Amino acid sequence: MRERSARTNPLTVDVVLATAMGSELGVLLTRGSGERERWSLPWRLSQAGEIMDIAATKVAQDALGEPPIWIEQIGAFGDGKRHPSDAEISVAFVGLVPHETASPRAGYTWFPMGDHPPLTPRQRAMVEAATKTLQGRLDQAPIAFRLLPLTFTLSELQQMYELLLGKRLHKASFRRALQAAWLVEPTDEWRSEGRGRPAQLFRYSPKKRRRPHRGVRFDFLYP
Amino acid sequence: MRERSARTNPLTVDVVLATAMGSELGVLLTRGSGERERWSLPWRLSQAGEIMDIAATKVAQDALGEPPIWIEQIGAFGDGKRHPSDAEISVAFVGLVPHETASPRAGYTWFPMGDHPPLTPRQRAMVEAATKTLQGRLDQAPIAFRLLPLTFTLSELQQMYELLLGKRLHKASFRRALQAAWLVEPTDEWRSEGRGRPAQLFRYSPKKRRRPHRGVRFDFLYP
DNA sequence: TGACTTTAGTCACAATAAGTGACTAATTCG
DNA sequence: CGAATTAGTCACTTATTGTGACTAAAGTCA
Repeated sequence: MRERSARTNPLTVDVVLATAMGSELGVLLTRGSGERERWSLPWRLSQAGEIMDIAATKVAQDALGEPPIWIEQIGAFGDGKRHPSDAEISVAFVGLVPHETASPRAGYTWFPMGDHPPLTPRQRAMVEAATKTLQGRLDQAPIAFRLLPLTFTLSELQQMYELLLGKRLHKASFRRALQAAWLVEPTDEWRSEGRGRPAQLFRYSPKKRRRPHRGVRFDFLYP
Repeated sequence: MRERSARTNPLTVDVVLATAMGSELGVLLTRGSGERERWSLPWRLSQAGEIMDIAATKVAQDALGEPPIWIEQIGAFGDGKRHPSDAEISVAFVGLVPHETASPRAGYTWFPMGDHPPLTPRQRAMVEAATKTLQGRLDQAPIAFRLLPLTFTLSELQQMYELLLGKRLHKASFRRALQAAWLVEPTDEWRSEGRGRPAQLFRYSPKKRRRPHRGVRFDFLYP
């Protein structure tokens, strides 16, 4: 992150980095180096000719030491809302980081996504949009899998879905749907988590495509 | 659209205007005023402090005389791909226009979305992304309804869905799902379209929300 | 006019998919 | 050992979707 210089480049790339923090999502914020008492999303000025996805990955890498395991553009935000830079427009990305990997560098801290320090209006809009993007993509991309370590128990996977969807799921239904989708494969490892029966570990390993040749759905939400 | 002046403002707002052209979607292109033999999406340079949605609406209005009935941002496109301007970044929107309204001003022409004259790589990417956005939002927003006139027959609505989805639908299933969603209301008009039995006209008039309290779906598509 | 064609609109049944409670299994705790 | 706890599965019920066939209201044409 450099000094404000909106005159030469009125464009920033901002990244909403998300991880699973226990029972809720976390977002990574930074107070910057010598800046005043104000948290912000990690960002950088866009450089001429630079590919935006790569810029976003670099922003994440500066914050965490390694690139996020999944990243996607959310959109362009402008509309007069303020930003830590004076950039006219900021292009926002969401990045996912498994909790293991998620050790931030100095100056960066994880906050609960639903309860973080105040941000500028523009960046607040980005965090909200990121949450929506994640929820919306949940059944189109392996969001939940990317937030988990390489191997995980089915209960952990279900909890991740519950966290992202914000509602409880029935165990048997969840597993039945998961089986039908051919997305996980058992390892030969088991994990004993204190009390109950040990759980088998699985890994994300999509096998065959199941074509959802369903009809139409009218699931909106207007207008 | 003004002359190229990427130095002062390296950002454009581009709009993919879509309409239903008989049995396929149409996209609006322009050859500009004094420009060389090259078609392009309608666009304009972003002005400081201007709200992007409004800029996009203006672009559409310049092209059609009235604003699109629905508009949504697709995202920011850059990545070194060329653009009619020399802008570093372009923010793209999709706009929907019912076929009735769709009389373009001089210099603008509708082309089939699947078979249009060559565009710059960046704008080609926008058209592709617009198609995906429309398909993806089809069950979350009244895309099909917005492409139809205010009143329409259920067969027309089904054909619009078939067009957007790229597959045939079963009449009984389609109507059953539509009824369950409480989205249309019959008018007292009927339309006789030549041969068969006249069809009743309906209008889009969403009544009550049905909450899809479904479980999870694993509909991806990787990775 | 009346048989045939064409499109609209609906029904009933079959096939799938999803919701749910109860059951068995493998551990720890005391 | 027995209760508590978590994993994993089954079987049954209920909801949703797929599908062909049916009735209705036009036009066409001999």
